[in-house]
Amino acid sequence: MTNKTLRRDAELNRQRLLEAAAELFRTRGLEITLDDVAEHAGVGVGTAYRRFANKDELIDALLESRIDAMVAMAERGLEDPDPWDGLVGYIVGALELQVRDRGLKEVLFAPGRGRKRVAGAKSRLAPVVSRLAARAREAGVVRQDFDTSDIPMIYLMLGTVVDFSRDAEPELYQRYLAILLEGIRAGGQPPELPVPALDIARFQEAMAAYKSR
Amino acid sequence: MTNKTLRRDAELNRQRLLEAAAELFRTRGLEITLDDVAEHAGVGVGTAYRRFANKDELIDALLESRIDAMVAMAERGLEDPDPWDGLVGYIVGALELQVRDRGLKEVLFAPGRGRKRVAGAKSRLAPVVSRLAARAREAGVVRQDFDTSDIPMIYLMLGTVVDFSRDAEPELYQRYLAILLEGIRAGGQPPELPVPALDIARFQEAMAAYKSR
DNA sequence: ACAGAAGCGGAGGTGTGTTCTCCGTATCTG
DNA sequence: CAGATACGGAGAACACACCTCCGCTTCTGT
Repeated sequence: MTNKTLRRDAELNRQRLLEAAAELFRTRGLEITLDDVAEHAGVGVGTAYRRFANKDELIDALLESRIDAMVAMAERGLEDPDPWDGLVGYIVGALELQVRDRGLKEVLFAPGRGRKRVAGAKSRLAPVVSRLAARAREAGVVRQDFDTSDIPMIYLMLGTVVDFSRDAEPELYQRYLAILLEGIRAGGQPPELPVPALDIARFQEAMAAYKSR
Repeated sequence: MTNKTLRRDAELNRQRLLEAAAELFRTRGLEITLDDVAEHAGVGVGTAYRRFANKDELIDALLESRIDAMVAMAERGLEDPDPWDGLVGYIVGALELQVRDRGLKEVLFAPGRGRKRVAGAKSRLAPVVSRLAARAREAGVVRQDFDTSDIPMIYLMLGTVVDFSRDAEPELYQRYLAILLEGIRAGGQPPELPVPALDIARFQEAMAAYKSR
């Protein structure tokens, strides 16, 4: 254990770094550099590297709790008496977390990123989501061939929509979520779509912004 | 016009370069370098740069016809007496082209890439697809709020699935296409999904391969 | 079959971007 | 106040992509 308690100023800088990293992960995703974090925190790069050997340590320290927030949402979904509402509530809630936090979205699909804590949180998430999916299937509210892994695939698809339309219309993903949910549901009539499609001009705009990262 | 006819060996090398570029675009997408193309063609880099000032010239020379193949598919869809079959036929057909050709998939969503010929082909594609969508909507076979721009968005989402599952299960995208089509259709009962979902092991495998490009 | 034109190869220069170290200087702590 | 601790940030080390240059080879027409 390297816990000799830091000097007061050093501890302050450590907090500044953590806050800066949290904000940058949220807004710019995991592709930031430790140099970026240092600048954003208002400290020198040396200080950043002295405290955190690399980005994965930061990811591990900051993203475990974000994944656990997803676990909590899934558990709340399990408590919903209606299996459909429970499933959809989780999907929508977790999606919102991911929309507000690019880093969260990215760790979920980046097996290498993070360390033990992130890995632990992920392994806590999987079984709960699985139960949520199984319960919905057994209740007959989703198609019988619906599978647990369809849930991350939905995130994968909508994550792309979010990235694509971030500037043009950040809510656009809700339109495609509704379409996907409709495709997953057992029977029933399609409800109205919650967001209008992009018109040509805004589609172009989104496309231009998309590929320039 | 710089058309003084090349020396025989130079013309041969030009063909080799074009073939190499076509294959690399197909298998690795647009992110290849002219150096890669030269190596794959078995010529020196100098030769590659002498013939093609940059990648966009190659893209322009090679991808126009691929986009026109999509235009042809859309036109064939328009000729189908059933507006739903016509629309779906196009979506499936064009998707298959994109699955077999990463470069094609990528130009469609990369406004900067290519030059006049690619831009021209794209502007030929848009109105035909638009008519296909409008016809389906007017016939009442898709939801009334279905929009032309939903089609590229479907490609965007499924393109991600294709990239994700390229090694684990290249056909997986068909599963999610079926779900999306079901979400877009007016009324009706869901047909069986064409491809089973990924099990945990293969999902992990796909994820590992995904982020390492 | 030869001379001049055309073309070739690929080592290496330039530019950009990330990661990380080093050490002279500043700041804390007891 | 002395010693320990920490700071800043220039720049080294590396990794790529892009592109040029020029000594040598190969074609072409007469």
